Amino acid sequence: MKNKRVDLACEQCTVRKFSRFAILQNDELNEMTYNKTCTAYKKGQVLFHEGTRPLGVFCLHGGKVKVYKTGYDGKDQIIQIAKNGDLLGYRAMISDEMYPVTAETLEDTTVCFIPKNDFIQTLDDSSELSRLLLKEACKDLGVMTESLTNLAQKPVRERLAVTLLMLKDTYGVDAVENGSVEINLTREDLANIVGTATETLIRLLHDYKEEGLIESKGRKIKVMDEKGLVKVANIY
Amino acid sequence: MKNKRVDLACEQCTVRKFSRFAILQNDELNEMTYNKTCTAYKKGQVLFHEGTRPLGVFCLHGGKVKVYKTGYDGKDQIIQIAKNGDLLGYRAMISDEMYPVTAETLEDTTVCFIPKNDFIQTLDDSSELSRLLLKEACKDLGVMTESLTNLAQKPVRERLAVTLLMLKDTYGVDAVENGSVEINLTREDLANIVGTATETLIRLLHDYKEEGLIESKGRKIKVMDEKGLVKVANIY
DNA sequence: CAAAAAAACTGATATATATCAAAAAGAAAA
DNA sequence: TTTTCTTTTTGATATATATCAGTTTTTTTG
Repeated sequence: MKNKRVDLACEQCTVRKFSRFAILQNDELNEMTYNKTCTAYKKGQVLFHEGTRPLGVFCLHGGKVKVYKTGYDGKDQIIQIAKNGDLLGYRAMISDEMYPVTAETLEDTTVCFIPKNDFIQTLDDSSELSRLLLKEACKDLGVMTESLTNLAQKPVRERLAVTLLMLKDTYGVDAVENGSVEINLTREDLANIVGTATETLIRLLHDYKEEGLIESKGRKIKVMDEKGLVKVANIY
Repeated sequence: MKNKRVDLACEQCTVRKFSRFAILQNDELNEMTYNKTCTAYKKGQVLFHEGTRPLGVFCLHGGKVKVYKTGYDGKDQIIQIAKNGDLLGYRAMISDEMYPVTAETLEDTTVCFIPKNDFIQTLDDSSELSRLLLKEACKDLGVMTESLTNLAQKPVRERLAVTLLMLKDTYGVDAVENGSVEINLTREDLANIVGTATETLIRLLHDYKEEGLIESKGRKIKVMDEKGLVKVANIY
């Protein structure tokens, strides 16, 4: 499969203001992106593979990407759903390790690639960028702490509610109707976020439906009773 | 309960070379630690509480500290066992949030406290320190990714093996006999690392014993058959 | 469009693990 | 030392969830 090259100028990039590069000066940005390449990925393609060495960072321009780790029995655990403006693949680069996760597009996605050296150079030059990344990493560590605790303590039924609320919060904005979560997530993907078996997830969605908490048609899930879901999630 | 003040000079601190402050110049170190206070904590005391605002960072000088998050049903999930030379409580400070976790001593521990402003000042001045912390945060995110996946996918029996191997690797060094893990962890604590019920953990330890994988007396657990444990852990 | 493949769903069954309850052992305190 | 409290252990039971197997539906592809 050959991917189309695309021409995207950072200067007039529409997602830049949402991205971590919003804080960069124009000259810093130009320097960093001098060698960048932008590529149109089709759905289901892999940006980088778990266990491989980072060669650069990926900046998403439209489309969604699932970031997951594969367990020893071949089951995937989804760690993050990355979206518009998100930067991927820089952490392993900074910590100088192999990628601990795989990144795969959930839909057709345009992705800019910045080679390692250019990114590192900019990071070295811009204490603002490195400070921002440090801050974000610390924040994410807090978030992961919570995920870990939920996973260890909450039953699946509660975790699914947490997940749906999170998805609605994070991705509900660009959904057609308000309150609906429409990402190209298969039931299996959803199960791999929650950390459960696909069949269990399907049954629980069915239950939620019967209880009037959600409605669903195909992959579109609409939250009908947010308060009820919060109650099921057993948070606060 | 009143804690004793202790006088510890960073310049001749024996754990400094293991700590993140090893990279600081002497003048930077002096500046940062000018207002530091060192305190002798007794076992079971809390350094900081989940949900409170960070006021400074804690540097451990001997002793072990458990870092945990409390779930909504009151059960704790232990995220980390901090030891000699470890720095605690800086992440929430950097991300400008409340503490997502509680830190509590597992044994009598001497702890140096550096007020927020001094630490932040040093961080701003030392790009080396901030780079180091960024690198560590990125590394820890990778580690947490793995923990999360294990928690979601591995059965308790495997997770316990993983935990024992990890404890042996990380804390086995300062144990009296080789290969033995001796930290002041109650069975409940151990269960709260693995993410299971105390009774289940006790039964599994019993099984391991019968299988000749470990020996235990009181809180001292000795790994007898590391290869066997690795097999049970189902890694690699 | 038809054919093939993937995903979604339903049902039956097994089991790992949690929960509850109570006894025994050990540690701390008076 | 005796008492009290905490921790550890054992047993019985319940149940949430995984697993397996098969069908239906949807999506993809040639």
